[in-house]
Amino acid sequence: MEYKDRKAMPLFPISIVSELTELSARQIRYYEEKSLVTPLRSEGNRRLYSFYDVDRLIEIKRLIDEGVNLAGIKQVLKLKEIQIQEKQVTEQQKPKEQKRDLTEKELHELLRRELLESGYLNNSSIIQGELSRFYH
DNA sequence: GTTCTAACA
DNA sequence: TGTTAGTA
Repeated sequence: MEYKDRKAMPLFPISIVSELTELSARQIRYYEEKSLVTPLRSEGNRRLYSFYDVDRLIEIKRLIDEGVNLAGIKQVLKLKEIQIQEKQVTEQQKPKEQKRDLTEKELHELLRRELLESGYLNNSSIIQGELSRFYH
């Protein structure tokens, strides 16, 4: 048999991931240390990343470029996982029902709510740059 | 040759 | 973060 999710298969060494994400190996390892990504290891203790991990790192790269620090990125990634979970639950309960992605407006509202809960307005350490796009 | 950890700048 | 040292 194969892996449940092909996107979760441990396939790439850090060098490939570095090229795919345009992040240095140093950065990729550092983000792992901060629990932003958790690649599996080979027998020789080599890190092996999945498509899922690569997508996550690309998302992290994008947020870093926008000036969001690690704490803020964690919040966003957490929201993304919640969305994935809810999506899976919805598919199980209503397998025949037509699926629908969240609208941009709903996504912004979700992000705004979560960021407010984290108290980012009173904690400048979470935001390094502009985040106005999250609460338009 | 590549990757890993730890450490220094 | 970049880079280097000593390994596996």
